[in-house]
Amino acid sequence: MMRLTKKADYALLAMKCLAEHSEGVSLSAKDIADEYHIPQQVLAKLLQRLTKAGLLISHAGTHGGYSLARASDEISAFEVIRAIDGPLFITSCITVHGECDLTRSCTIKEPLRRVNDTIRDVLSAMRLSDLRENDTEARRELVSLR
Amino acid sequence: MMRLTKKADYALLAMKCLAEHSEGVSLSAKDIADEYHIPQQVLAKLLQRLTKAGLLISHAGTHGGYSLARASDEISAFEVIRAIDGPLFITSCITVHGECDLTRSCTIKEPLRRVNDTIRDVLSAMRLSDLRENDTEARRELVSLR
DNA sequence: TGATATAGGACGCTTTTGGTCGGGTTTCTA
DNA sequence: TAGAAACCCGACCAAAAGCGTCCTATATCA
Repeated sequence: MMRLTKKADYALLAMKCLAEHSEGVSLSAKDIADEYHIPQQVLAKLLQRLTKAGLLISHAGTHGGYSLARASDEISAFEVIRAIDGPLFITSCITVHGECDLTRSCTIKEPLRRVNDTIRDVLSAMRLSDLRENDTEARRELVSLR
Repeated sequence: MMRLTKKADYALLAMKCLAEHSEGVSLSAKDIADEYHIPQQVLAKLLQRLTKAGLLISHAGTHGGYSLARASDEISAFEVIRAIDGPLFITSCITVHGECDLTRSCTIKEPLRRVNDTIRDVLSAMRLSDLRENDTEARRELVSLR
């Protein structure tokens, strides 16, 4: 339940990968797909969407590829996820129009909206720079889980 | 993205409905389904699952029905959602086994697990008693949104 | 001019979701 | 004690979403 799509996972991985390289360097869809064993065509389309969302800059042609449109600490996980999975709504109740197809006496809408906001805030606070490989603190926590 | 299923919505509504009645009173699946225009058979199965999860107590027979197994401030939204939608995992990366089918150099797992925990905490803090109809504070907020 | 990229539409397979149908069992009550 | 009213539960179906592939077009560079 309430799971990010695999595509959003892929996108986060790819963005993190780009964030690990020095600014301006560009990687091709193939480069990234190979590193993480993601189907190349799938990743290609994800990167295209991230580009259209203004999070990446693309360069066509030989030795082309993608690079971050902004510094890695100025791109949030929320932006990446939203670009791929669409707007964040925890419940079908909450839509872009704010409507609810159930009866008006539905009072669970408002508390759930607050949950929604919390999730959005947490994801917004999480920057690409927080995901980098050389985050030793995260590494240690990770290992301790096994 | 990251949406609760309609069934979880239904379940929350039903639980809230039961929470609004004085303790011990039991409502039938039909009663609740009619009030919120939920397909009766769908709701019936949801209530059965909530019963198996220990959140409801069922009474068969004429004038039977369901009642909360605990006080409304001792049942969290998280429990209801988990009973219906299954365990909460924000990403396909995080499974019950803690495995990850991507490469080991996947460092986004740990930060996402923290997001996961946050969502779980927020939902756990939300009790059925917080969802009740006569929560005037929530009411006011709701109206102010229009 | 050919190789290497991005850009993007069309399709198909699989899983999930939302819902129905039909047949049980339990309990109350007339 | 029969039947009505409720819970219980598996099987099934249709629609939607998710995931991936194929194919073609376009841009850029050596």
